[in-house]
Amino acid sequence: MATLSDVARRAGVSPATASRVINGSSKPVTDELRERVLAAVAELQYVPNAHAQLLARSHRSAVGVIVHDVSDPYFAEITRGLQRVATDQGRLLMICNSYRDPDRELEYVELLRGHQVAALILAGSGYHDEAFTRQLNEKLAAYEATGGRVAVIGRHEHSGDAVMPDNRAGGYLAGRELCGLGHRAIGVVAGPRILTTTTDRLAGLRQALTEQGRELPERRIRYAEFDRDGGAEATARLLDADPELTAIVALNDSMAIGALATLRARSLAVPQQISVVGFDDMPIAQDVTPALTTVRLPLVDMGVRAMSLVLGAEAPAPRREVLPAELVRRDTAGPAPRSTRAASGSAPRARRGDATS
Amino acid sequence: MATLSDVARRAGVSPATASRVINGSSKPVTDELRERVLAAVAELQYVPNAHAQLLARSHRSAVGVIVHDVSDPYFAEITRGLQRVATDQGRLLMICNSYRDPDRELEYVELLRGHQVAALILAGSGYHDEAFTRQLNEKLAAYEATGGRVAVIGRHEHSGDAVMPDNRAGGYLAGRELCGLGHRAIGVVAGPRILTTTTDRLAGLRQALTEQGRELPERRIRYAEFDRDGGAEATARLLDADPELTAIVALNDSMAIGALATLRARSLAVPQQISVVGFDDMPIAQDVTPALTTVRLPLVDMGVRAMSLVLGAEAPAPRREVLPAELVRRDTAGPAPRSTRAASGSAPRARRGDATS
DNA sequence: TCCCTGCGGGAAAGGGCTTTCTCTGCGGTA
DNA sequence: TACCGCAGAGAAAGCCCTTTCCCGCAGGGA
Repeated sequence: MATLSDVARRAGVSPATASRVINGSSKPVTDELRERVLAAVAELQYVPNAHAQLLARSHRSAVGVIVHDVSDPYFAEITRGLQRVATDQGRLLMICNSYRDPDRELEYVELLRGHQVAALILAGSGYHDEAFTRQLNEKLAAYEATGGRVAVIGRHEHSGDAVMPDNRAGGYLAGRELCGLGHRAIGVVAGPRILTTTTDRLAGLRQALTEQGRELPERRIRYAEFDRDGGAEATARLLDADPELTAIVALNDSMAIGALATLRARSLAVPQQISVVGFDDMPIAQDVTPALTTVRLPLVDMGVRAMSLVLGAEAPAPRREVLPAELVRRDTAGPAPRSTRAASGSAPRARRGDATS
Repeated sequence: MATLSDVARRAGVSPATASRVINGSSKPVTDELRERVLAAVAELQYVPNAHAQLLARSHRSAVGVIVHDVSDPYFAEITRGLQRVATDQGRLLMICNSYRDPDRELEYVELLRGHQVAALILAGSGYHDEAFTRQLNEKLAAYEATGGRVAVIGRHEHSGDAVMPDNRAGGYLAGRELCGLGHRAIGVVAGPRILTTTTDRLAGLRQALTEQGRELPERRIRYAEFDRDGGAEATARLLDADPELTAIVALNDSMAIGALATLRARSLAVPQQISVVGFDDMPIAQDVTPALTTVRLPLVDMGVRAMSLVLGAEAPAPRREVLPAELVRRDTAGPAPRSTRAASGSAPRARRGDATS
């Protein structure tokens, strides 16, 4: 690899001059030398060593982002928002997938700190795990102590600025909608119970049901992975245990899609026999059939807000922005059926016993 | 930020010793000193400056990846494959989204070169654009000349190793299937015509039709963005121009989902009145209703292969692996209807197609 | 004519780390 | 007792760049 001094030598100038030309320094350089340098750069196909540059200018410019998985639509949308602001401000993003592994999160905080990022954004759900939360907080605090900025999206338990989707209100909206439609036997297809996102959404849902004189017993909740297959599987378990269910709330849209798959496999008509409500309003929600009724979160906006906080002026105290959830009525939630399916037995002719993956 | 010499000073040792302890060097250090260093590291919350490290060890370890968009399922799957191998070998991945912007691709090649990546992988479609192709090839060649390894996925026009999905064969499979089902008026919802992926798939499709004595006139092809909305819009244009169509081939699954949306909006029953075939077999393909008949590409495997090539032994000449396409029959392709829709008007809503997976 | 100013350029000091080379002191051999 | 070898620690030379500081020189004012 050609280095700066190679370029300088070839152009017959000092490295200092070469550097100035290449970086468009404010210091003036005569056109003659400038051209010689540029020619040398082209001939040698010179590309500056980014590490050396980053080391030399102590300028911290990149921003680190830790998400569960960028290719999950939920995070893809948030990331889009983050990117938009970062690009506007000429910042590079370093995005890391933790795949919901707390240890990996911790590691990535170190890694990104080591890469001298100017700010750190953690997006996703928090964990009900005190030891971990404390550890993470310590690391974040250490980072902030050295001038780093931190923002979290959807995790309340940390220092730094926070952008929070109103998960609880969203759960409430889903519950109220189903109650309004006359549903009494409502099952929940939930994500891992260790995630605060799961419990927050659940809490809102429970509150809505309670207010309507209904309840949400644990036996009507099934916890599984926060993805399509988890949703399919949890729905199957739910249905097996309680065939009387007239509605299912899935705690995210991926799970809702899995739920729909299971219901289809069991030939249960949605929403005639059973209603489904999702959560997040991922782009695909409008393209499944029937189109998914769900709770929308302003995902892109959450990213925009978080990045703006972290790149904007520093505040004396951590800020906290709560972004509202909104119910999107489509076709998977309808009035509760008159009679239960109890008579008709378990799904006549379920072509396949279970949801496949 | 604490530095290595801070740690060394605090532990009362030289920076050399501190470095050896921290990096687990093979050089022996007495337990006494080792513990002092470790304690200092913990107290100071020391994290090595990654840039300084990368600069000091000339060891190039990270691998650069340029894709169109990681959050697009097509690339998400490929990336999964790349990651798997990279992680196994302890390599860090730097992933960049070009959003199908050739200039950005060029920039990212420079950027990644500047970051001293050990190898570069470009995934996605090539462009029918000679000037750009030449430029990119020059950059890649320059990079290879300095010892960098290069692999491309799904782009034939470049030097370096190549992993190619058999797009042409895939197009052929789709065409043959529809011909076999008796379709004669087949429309194509295509991606941008500047992409080689589009033209390759189209070529295979055309070949299949030609072999069956049918043809594929330009007026039955609509080019649009390679995404859901592009598919929806192209389908609408196609239908407006030629209401006799009994089948549509969408050149990727996202477009196919858009096509299904348009057909649903127009109350055309799939597959009774009109068949649809997609391409790629993205995970969501089995969850739309009716489940999408499509051409499967071994996406994860493509990633695995490419990363293995690039991290494996160097070959005297560029290697080239072609991975086969495979038809996945689900519920959106059926026999061509007897009569045209001209008479029958809007379809009696077929609610659900059938089996998933 | 002399001095000051300002411009264009180079020398050199970091930036934080790794690693080779060197040095010290100890145990063991002749 | 003299010498050798080696283990364990430190000194210092990079790695490649940026940027401050300094210098020489030409032009302008006194």
